[in-house]
Amino acid sequence: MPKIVDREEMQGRILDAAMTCFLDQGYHATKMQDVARKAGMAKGTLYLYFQSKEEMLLALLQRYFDDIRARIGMIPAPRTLDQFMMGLRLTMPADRLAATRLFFDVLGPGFQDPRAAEIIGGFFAWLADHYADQFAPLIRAGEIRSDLSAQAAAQAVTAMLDGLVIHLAIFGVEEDVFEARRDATLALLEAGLRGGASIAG
Amino acid sequence: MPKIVDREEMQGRILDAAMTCFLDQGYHATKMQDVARKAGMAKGTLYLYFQSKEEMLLALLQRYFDDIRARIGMIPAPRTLDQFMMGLRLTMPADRLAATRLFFDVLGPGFQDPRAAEIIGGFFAWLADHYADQFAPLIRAGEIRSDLSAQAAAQAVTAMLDGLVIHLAIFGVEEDVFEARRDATLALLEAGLRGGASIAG
DNA sequence: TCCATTTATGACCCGTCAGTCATTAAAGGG
DNA sequence: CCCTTTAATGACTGACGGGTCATAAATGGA
Repeated sequence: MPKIVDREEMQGRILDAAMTCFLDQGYHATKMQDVARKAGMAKGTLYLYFQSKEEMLLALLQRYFDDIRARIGMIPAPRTLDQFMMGLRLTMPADRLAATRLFFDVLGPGFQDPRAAEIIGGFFAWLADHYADQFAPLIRAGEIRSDLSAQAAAQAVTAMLDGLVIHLAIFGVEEDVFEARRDATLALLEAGLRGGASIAG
Repeated sequence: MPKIVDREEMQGRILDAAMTCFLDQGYHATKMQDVARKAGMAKGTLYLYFQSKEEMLLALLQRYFDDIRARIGMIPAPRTLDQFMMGLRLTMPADRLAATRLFFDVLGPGFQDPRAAEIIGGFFAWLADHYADQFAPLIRAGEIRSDLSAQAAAQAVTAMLDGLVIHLAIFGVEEDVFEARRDATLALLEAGLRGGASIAG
């Protein structure tokens, strides 16, 4: 008898608007009023779908990382170091810059919700494990230096590359600069992973 | 005849207190009241020495980076890649973690004072140039792969290592974990810089 | 000691913004 | 068309914190 709306769709629309605002101005600087305007509704309406600004952020983070995880999971396992490096490049698209600026707004000292840290930290732990799984066969195949521990190398690669993105995001570089720096770094990294392998092999 | 105080010394004391608070809670979460209490004075007194919270932060950043720059400048120019890597390690002490957390609180989207960005960005530009100056002779000496551009490699190293610190800072790792990850990353990096050079040379 | 001058204080002011709630609008069954 | 139930609205509230300023304290020379 009464008015019925699709809750999930509304939540999705709100999260879309919130993502736009957060990417643009950061989490702290975004007012609930901004999100409401972007979503084309009144501020009070937001609170029908999310208990608070913080809950909204957590839902956003969850959705964002679930999405990336799914996309990375679809990249086929690399058989060569070259293929691995190509996969890395795919997981570092230039539009990651803006999203990254959001995360350190959220993970900075001024905002420590352990649930946010868990979502983001959990993703990177998963990513390091994912890379370690790919390294092991590459080491056996002689594509990667055999003196490396798959686990340690994967952690280093994960931290370094995420860090690269953060560093460049902080200074607001343009996307073409980002791509140039990313590729230079990946080249250096590739040489470090390969080591004497290509010569010895 | 009247009461006289040493302005510079007072400013220094206030900056010390502010640094402690900012490192501990971040810039945004720190109240001027907190800084005042830590410095052992009333809130109003702070405003006799700094026009605003933001001016205080800028003075803090300037002092901090001038200090690091001076310390890095004192490290003698490396004659071998090993020496260079040792120098890198010195410029990444574990206590950099806390300071780094502060910078992304400050450089996050919620706070964009171009002067802050200039101080921090200027430091990293200087650092990349500094490393490039050290790379050039190392490349000529065959310590580093000759197919690398000193400039590009220095930029990659700077971004990657700063990024590593940020990444680890974000997730609040302990200092011993930090040192282990840092050393694993430096080893990978060293292999990438050396490349086939040690074999070819 | 007294006074002029600088320094210190903290209650107060005021703008901001997350979150609330009384009121209004929309939906759809009877 | 009416009425009940759910959804939407936006003016309002209350907490918070940066910055101010009237007042008080300290200093040191006369």
